[in-house]
Amino acid sequence: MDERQARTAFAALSQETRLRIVRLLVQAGPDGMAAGAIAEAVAASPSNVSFHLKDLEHAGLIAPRREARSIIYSADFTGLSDLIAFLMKDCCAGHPEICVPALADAQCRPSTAKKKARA
Amino acid sequence: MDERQARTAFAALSQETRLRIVRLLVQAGPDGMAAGAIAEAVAASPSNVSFHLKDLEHAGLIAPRREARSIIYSADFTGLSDLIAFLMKDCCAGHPEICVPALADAQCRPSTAKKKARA
DNA sequence: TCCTCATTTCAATGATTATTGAATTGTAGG
DNA sequence: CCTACAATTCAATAATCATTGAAATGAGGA
Repeated sequence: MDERQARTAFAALSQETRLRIVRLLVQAGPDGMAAGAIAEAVAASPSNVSFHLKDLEHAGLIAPRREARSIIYSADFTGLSDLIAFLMKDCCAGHPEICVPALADAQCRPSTAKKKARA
Repeated sequence: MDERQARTAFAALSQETRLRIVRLLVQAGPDGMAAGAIAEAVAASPSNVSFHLKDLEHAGLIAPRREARSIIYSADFTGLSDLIAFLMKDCCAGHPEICVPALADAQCRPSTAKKKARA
């Protein structure tokens, strides 16, 4: 991911409605949600949500597909993953030990990681 | 890190000059750099850089300290780490396997991780 | 104290971005 | 073909953000 694309993605996530949409679609998983259902869930007008969906799509964070009369959006996990990698490279470059707390915090470790004692 | 703080941080990183400043300061490490040196490095006016530094500080991504006549800024690795954790929680919640590629991409693994064959 | 240097603050301007409602496109069923 | 429905596009307005240069603050050294 190049810097320009990363900035576009950061800008997309900096807006309240858009961040809510992304979190919603991550929760929804690969099935995704129709534009109308998203609008209802985030309590915004269809036209406003359409505007934000386009922005998120442009940022590579979600992807649309048509299904009958609806357009279904789902999270682009590759895009999100790339963005995390970008941030990590910046943060950790030359300072690997500093970023590690983030890994512990998010329950997001590869299954090859040692099992950690957990209450 | 709450959602509001995360959005502030994303907004901060979405601006070209600010992102350059963050990357610069991560490179510089804990020693940091004086405001003037930063301005020169990113080729922007002192007053403009001051504006952006304040924004980054407000976002919790950098921290200032006075040293003689200069004000030295350095990256706030905790803030960056928290932001990565926030993003990972969203991205990985319920989908841990999807985020893992990011870990491989960034050379940012805990030293406790198994050593991986690497060309 | 006075002068200088580093940085910030301020006010004004220009540029992006978000929101709204009306009009449009595109899909499906009768 | 006509109607209904889902979603987008468009134009206009409001709001936020970035940039600039001039003025102010604050720390040291002569």
